[in-house]
Amino acid sequence: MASHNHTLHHGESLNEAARTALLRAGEQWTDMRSTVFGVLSGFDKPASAYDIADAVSKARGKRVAANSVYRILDIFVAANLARRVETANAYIANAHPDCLHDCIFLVCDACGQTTHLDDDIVSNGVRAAATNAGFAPVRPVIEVRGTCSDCG
Amino acid sequence: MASHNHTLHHGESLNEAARTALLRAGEQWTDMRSTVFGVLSGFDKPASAYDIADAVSKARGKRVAANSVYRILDIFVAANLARRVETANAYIANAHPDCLHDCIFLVCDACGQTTHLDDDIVSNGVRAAATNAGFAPVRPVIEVRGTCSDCG
DNA sequence: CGCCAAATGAGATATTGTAACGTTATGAAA
DNA sequence: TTTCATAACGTTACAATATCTCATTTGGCG
Repeated sequence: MASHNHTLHHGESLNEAARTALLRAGEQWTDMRSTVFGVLSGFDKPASAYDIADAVSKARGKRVAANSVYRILDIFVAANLARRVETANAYIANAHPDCLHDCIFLVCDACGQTTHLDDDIVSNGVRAAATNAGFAPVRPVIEVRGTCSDCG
Repeated sequence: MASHNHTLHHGESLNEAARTALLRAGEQWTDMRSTVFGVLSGFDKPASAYDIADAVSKARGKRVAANSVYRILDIFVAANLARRVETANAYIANAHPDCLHDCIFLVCDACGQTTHLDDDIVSNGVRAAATNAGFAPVRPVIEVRGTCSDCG
């Protein structure tokens, strides 16, 4: 369980990593999906499905409905290419789609900036607490609302 | 930090405890609020604001808009009489409004039953992880989606 | 090519959440 | 008790988020 490498991708490298991960999940890597992923990873904070739809529409020069975006986001989340930030009704690209964690999001109430923590000690503690209560955990959601260092 | 008593209220006792807690928070305990709290604590799983509005409407024999319910729920949450379950867009009554915890919700994907855990070790771990990252935690949200023992 | 399945387009609709503003109830002071 | 200021609530409209259905297009494959 100890250490392992997080390969942090960015730009072209990230797009390529996402493509590979999605194909490995048995899904197709289409133009539409590539655009959605590119747009998503371009945001500097979690983006709503509608924000993404707007940006994708611009990028393609043609109206893309929220509908289509939701479908693709669902696939991305299932394949670990993206995460949903529950307390923000928004999505964020995953910079290392290759390793699976129960992650922790720190969401700034002031500026919206969201940072992603991986802390297996903490997340395992959450899972253990659930298990101890006779509950079978599938998807822990751990988010912290508060103030980031820039806004503090 | 060690042990302390959770006084678990129910029925009339719970309503009275809620009233006391709300008054202590400097808010009024009106008929409307009493009805909302009664209805909310009558649900056996988290209820959406619209579910609550419907139930309150029936209870009062007059249409009550979601709007009004949201206002009251906000006050309840602020005063710790109720909690919002983020992953369910729903609310649940707090059976011991007198003690403040970062709590953990276990939400069953099959039946919706939600159980409430208090585990200060775990929640403090989440807060500590945030603090270590230079983030000032205000409201940790810890929820676990999965399967409860009845549905397992 | 022709077929099937997956992906996307399009529009409607459901659900959740706020805003704005008028009316009513409450409680404190005169 | 009357008056007044304020908080609570009612009402309507609307914004934001999410899902459903069905038509059309695309991509893989024999």
